[in-house]
Amino acid sequence: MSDPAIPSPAAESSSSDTATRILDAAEALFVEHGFAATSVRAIAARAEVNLGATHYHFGSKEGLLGAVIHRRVAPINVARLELLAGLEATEPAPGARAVLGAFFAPLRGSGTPAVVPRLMGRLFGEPERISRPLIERQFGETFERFTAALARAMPGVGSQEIRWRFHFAIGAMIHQLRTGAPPATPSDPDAIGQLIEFAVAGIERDPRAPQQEPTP
Amino acid sequence: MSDPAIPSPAAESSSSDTATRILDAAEALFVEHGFAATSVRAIAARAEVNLGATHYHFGSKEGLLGAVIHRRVAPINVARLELLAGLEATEPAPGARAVLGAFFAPLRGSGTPAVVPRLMGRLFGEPERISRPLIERQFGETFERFTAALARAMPGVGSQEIRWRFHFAIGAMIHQLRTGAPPATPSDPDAIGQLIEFAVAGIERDPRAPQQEPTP
DNA sequence: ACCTCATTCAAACGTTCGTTTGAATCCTAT
DNA sequence: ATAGGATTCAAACGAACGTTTGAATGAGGT
Repeated sequence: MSDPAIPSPAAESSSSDTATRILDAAEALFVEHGFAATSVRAIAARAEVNLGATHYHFGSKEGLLGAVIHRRVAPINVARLELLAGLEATEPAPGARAVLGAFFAPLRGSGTPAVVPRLMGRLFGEPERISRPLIERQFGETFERFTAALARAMPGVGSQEIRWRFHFAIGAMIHQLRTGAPPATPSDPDAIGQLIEFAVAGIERDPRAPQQEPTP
Repeated sequence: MSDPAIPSPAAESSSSDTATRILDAAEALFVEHGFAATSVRAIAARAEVNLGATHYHFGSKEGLLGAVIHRRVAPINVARLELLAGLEATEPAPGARAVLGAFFAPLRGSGTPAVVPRLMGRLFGEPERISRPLIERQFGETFERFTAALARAMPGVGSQEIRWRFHFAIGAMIHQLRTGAPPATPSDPDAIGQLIEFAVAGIERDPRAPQQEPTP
């Protein structure tokens, strides 16, 4: 009666083809329809595995979601933190552009085109009961590390203000990841590059917030 | 056998208390859990109405979602277009800040605190089959009008570039609407004001995109 | 050869889903 | 007062849901 939902540690990455096929199918369907609107049966059918296999390997539907997210997001956050560490090893206080570059760049060529981004976009749209623990576990450390780096890059801006600006930049990222190019735009030249430029401008702006002219 | 899903036109706004209570309950639950994860039964229970009433008044669960969205979003887009029209009547080519102010300002005091924003945030997270038609119907005209106004405000920037930047600004808005303040920030001073500043900086930035320094 | 144990499989579990039905009830205009 | 349409109600429909079960199957070690 060993718990197959938490298989032997070695089996995590060298698991049989079945678990991988389930992950692939679940990922595709979660991206397309979201978590609640995707049934375990549809996942099993797409993966061409038995219905029970999903619960055997991942314990529950939520466990499956966690595994899907973790498989894609963990490497990206590792790359982010490595880039940031390398940056800070080179120069004592890297600029905001370099820090944001380290944050956004790992989103580029991340395997299958656009599946990682759209998966993360979906995650942020799920009910908080489901998404919050996953987001916290996957992004908490990364968020804090980059917030601190941004604060060091811009000593004149308060810590709360830094959080707000980074918050908006992440929002632009999520939206880009979820919806792709804006409507009625033909090609997709370099969305991440565009995103970086937008985020740098929004974050590096003058620390004093100018009075907004009231709209009549 | 008249179709109660499309009641007599006059009844749309002067409908009985039941329909309004259903809208209120559905709105709260859609905001909290999303569309797919909310059951019609839970809506009826929260509204304290009979289960059948929802289908009697709105035809189907999707019809109910459409009504929930329309009730909140339509007035905001009307206000946006009115503000923009007033702006353009005063001066021939209003600046980007003024245009964005007209776009974001109606999000402020929109009735119940934060329900409109979070509802819109949810809408953008639903499966495309559900969200796309609603978004197109509710936001299509507004998006085009403001894109055109931004293009007029910044003659030096190409039309595609304008769309990209507006796209990111909307992303920052959606994220702010869905998640509220960034984590570990105590109070909520003026999120919309913060958002406007961020969007203005990202959109009004120098039209030439500077080379990004490669992250080592 | 046999035992072991991880994995797969078909079938069914009980629950909940969106929707439908038809009678009961309320409101309004005559 | 009363007829008639609009609305509410309790009950049920079939389908789909996540999960569980227990036997069948397979490969590996002794």
